[in-house]
Amino acid sequence: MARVSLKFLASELGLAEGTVSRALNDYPDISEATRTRVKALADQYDYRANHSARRLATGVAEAVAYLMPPNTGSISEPFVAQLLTGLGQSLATRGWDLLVVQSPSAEQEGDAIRRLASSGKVSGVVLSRPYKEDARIKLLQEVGLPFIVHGRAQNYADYAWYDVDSETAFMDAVDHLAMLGHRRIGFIGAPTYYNFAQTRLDGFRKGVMHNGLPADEALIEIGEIGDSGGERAASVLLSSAKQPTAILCATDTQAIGALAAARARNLTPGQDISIIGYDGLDIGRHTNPPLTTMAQPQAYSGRQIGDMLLAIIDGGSPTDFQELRSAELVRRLSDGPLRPTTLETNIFHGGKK
Amino acid sequence: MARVSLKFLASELGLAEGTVSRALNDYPDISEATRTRVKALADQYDYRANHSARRLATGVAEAVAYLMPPNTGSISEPFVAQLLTGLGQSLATRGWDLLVVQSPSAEQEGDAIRRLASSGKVSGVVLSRPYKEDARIKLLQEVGLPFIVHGRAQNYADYAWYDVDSETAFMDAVDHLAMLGHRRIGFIGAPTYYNFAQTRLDGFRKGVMHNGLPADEALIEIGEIGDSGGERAASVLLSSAKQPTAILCATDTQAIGALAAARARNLTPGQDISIIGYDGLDIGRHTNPPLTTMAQPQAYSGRQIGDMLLAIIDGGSPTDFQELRSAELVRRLSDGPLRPTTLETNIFHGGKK
DNA sequence: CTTGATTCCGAAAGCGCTTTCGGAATAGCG
DNA sequence: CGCTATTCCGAAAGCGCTTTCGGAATCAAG
Repeated sequence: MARVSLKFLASELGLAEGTVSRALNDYPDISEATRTRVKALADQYDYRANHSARRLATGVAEAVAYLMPPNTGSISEPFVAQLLTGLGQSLATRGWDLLVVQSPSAEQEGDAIRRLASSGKVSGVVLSRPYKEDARIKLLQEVGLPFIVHGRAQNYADYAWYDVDSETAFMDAVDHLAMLGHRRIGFIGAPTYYNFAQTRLDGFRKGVMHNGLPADEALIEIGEIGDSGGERAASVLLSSAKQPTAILCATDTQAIGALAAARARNLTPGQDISIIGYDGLDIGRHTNPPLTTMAQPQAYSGRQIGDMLLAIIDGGSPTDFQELRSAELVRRLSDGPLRPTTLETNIFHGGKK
Repeated sequence: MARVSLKFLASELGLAEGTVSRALNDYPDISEATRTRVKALADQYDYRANHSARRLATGVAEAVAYLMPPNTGSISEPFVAQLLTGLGQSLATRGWDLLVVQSPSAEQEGDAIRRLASSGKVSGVVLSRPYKEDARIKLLQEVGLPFIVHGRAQNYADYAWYDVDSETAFMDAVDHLAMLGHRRIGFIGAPTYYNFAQTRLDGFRKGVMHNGLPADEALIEIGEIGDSGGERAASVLLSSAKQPTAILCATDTQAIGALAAARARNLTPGQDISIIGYDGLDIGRHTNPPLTTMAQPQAYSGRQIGDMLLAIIDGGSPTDFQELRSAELVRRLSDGPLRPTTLETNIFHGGKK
């Protein structure tokens, strides 16, 4: 692992360091002849500029940080790997690095951001899963570090973001269920300090109103993200007297928990009760029954977010980079038309036997 | 975002740059008085040493890379986020950075490693999910970059690794099934260029032999990692004339696919057929039925791997850092005793009606 | 053959930090 | 009070690269 330096190449070639550097970086004041000569030797020695030196000299970090959502340890985030892969691909087009940074706790995220900014380690940041009121966004704006948000906060006018329109998706899902005859539609949400959770709840409510359905707060239950949270929330909804005939879940993992809760009550999802998730997780194909879900274009996002961030770092105006994608309903087998008998049974006996 | 420099602090304090630097880094030749004075001002200005400059001067990268397994984009890797979180925690104890690097294809991983080594970007690497014969390991040894492998290759004598003893786990699982009366035990494996796949298959075979069960290659089916691969493999096993009464799967996601395949054939897992997975995924609690699985101590691994790598970077001998954890069987409801009737039915009709 | 414009490269400064070295100031000792 | 041993800090070199600037060599034109 002989770490080759510019100086070495220069002496080997009988050139000055500066000349070699400019040759390697395609400066126009270097003759074609020496340029190729230099590059050949660099290749041969597998030369790679020391990044720290280069960064120090140029002042550009050539790296971007992904702020890992706090408290990720316990939950296995299905999307993180995919997002990182996409980001990495985007950055690779320039040879930039991808840093993963996290803070020990949500409270200390501000410090982590401040540290990032003042150390000059990165030229940009991607922030995931914002809160409704997100201090991190304000902070990033203050310190002047280019950034893009994966998702949106409540106020999303003056920064760059990439999001999926889950509000519309949930409205559509309510439409869909209403069309199937459902009138008592339940909603399992996530903690509403997450803005995505609020958005989906809003979409649900609008859908309910739009379809002229009874807006009953008892049909709304908030649970933790994840299958256990979904199961608990579904249990609450299903054991209430005014049991819903369909349930919309804020995430697929919650929906999987809800499926389990339904089966535990001898309700067959797709027949006795409709359950729809959101995310489009592959694993939903093999749940029992296969999960109807609103699928978002995941594969695409990381790459796109990276490209957008790079454009901003290059001087683009953040507000020019706000992209809203839409989700689409993927019907599998966990939803179905309202069955009158089910409804009646539910009403009179609080659940199917 | 006034980026404060050493020079600025020095002039502000009426000291030399070098003195300020040594004060900040707790050199013993600085009086307590000026040390506190310096640190106070540094605090006040939220001073953070420019990382590139520091790295250049010291020659240590203060960063570690995680080599993202190739082809991760399509699959949602449930473990990556958790591993990264643990790694990050470990690195945070020193203020080091975590880089995520990937190569466009498996073939180009060598280049990626070489680039890492010659650019001096990182002082160490963690490699995941090794192949049986893993050229990356040899390469890392050649270039002299400290590293640790999450998992083991076939030959695992001369480098550092952290692994879970899945061979024993699968032997135990066969024992368990044999004790329940099963004799025709199937195995759904992953592609055996992954060493973990080979290991689990080996464990299965040893278990079969150890229990004096018929070693029938037709009971072994290799599928892709993931639920769809598991479903396909299970379909093959279940439609063969010599249908197994129990199936061991190399991963939980495969097992989830296998559960679906069984249900599709009107076999009730846990009763008509036993299905056991490996990984201990949370979501297995809410499959139908809840999945019996061999759980590995996930939460612990990232942190531990990071600590081990740091110790090696500090000069520890890689072979002193080889840690084998064990998995434990978590019984849920997808396994059960052999039911003679089922067996007969299977034999005569190739499946329960 | 002289002159002015080009082409190409060397020299040197500087990015912000660390670290060695030497020396001034102070302390300890006889 | 003089001398050596300590304590503490300043000065300067250097990490490996980029980039500006100026000058030597080459060219074309007069």
